[in-house]
Amino acid sequence: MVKVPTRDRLIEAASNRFYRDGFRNVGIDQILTDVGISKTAFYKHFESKDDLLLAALDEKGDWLYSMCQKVVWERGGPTPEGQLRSIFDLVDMFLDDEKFHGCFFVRAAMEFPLPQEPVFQAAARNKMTVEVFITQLARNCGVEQPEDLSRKLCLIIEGAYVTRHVTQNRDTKRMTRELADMIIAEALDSRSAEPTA
Amino acid sequence: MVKVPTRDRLIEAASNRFYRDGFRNVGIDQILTDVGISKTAFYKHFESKDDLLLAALDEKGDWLYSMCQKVVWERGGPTPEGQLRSIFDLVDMFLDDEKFHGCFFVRAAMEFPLPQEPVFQAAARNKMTVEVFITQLARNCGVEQPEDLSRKLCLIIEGAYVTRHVTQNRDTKRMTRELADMIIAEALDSRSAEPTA
DNA sequence: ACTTCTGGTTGACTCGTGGTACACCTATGA
DNA sequence: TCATAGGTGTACCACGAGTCAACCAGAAGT
Repeated sequence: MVKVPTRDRLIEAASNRFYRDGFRNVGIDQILTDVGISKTAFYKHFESKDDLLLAALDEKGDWLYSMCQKVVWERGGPTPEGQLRSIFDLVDMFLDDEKFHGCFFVRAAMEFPLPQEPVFQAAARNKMTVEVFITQLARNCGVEQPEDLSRKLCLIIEGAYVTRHVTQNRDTKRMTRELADMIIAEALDSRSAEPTA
Repeated sequence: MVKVPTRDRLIEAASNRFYRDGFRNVGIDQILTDVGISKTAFYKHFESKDDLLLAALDEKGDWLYSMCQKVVWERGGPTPEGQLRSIFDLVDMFLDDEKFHGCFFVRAAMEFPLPQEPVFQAAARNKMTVEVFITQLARNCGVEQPEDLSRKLCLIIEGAYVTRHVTQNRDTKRMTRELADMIIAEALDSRSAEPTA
């Protein structure tokens, strides 16, 4: 029973509420009562509510990155293809979650839609980290254009998250998997077809 | 020089500002000065700011639907395949627009993320209208599962919008077209391969 | 000519929320 | 012993949504 720092508890509570209800729909007071501290105390940990969101985004970014590594390690198997495909085990898991409400980063970017906003940039940065990770997996497969494959897979993933969120359609999971398989298969095919064009 | 009703001018101004800056980042006063009326006058046209957003969403929904019909008519050509593909001419156009900031409906749904919210439902409804339209185009192509094809294409389109918005990547357009072509080709292939399985 | 409806005006007001200022308390560790 | 980190409470400000009361001008109906 180690005592977890107040700052971390604030990030945790904020993460949950912001993700479920949306940043602008959550009052600071709600988070304060969740954690059980006063407003003055809060402002000794964070400069502003925006600052708290920034911290929550980066924290979720780190978590997501470690989840990606974990799933590749635990379910990717020995082949690069299997490792690339295993990312979609993680996507499946998200899409299946009852409490799924879309991608946290995209949600944040939508509430701060101007590219010069720090929140927008934090969201984009964290998305990019995942894209780079997937690019490396694609490269390991020896495909011709790993960046292109990675970006297409990320596009599918974004589309899946949005679709699942706004249509509430459970079938999104199957469609996403089919699309991913198709794209990966095509990339692997053109690899063997044109060796170092 | 017909005088356009104040209500319509409010919807127009709100549409622009809400889309560019986000609903919560726009004060009613900004819209009022855009249009040049007072606050009291505004509340004789709309019950609330939310109500104004609802009207703006439905207006954009009608506009989008008519744009879909127009592009199919003007650029779809004689074949059902060409008509289905022509939808992506419209998508290209959006992705090329300097002032593109993602899908208005998705943006709205992200700011009101709970499914019971009227704004969320309006966004979902307008998305669904497009999906149904594309399903009909797919059906005309004689593919086995037109709903499945339509949903996959919509998923790609959502993904493209989000990707273009958060990564600012101009290459999204090409990738989207490639993905769409691949999916459509696959659906058409399996049609000729298994005639009424 | 008089009334009524539509769409508009001004100004003062409430209420919720982000954020600040000030004074004070308590435990810990150099 | 003294500073610092983390905490309390209360009062306060600014801003944005939304309300209310009173008033006004033009078009239309009879």
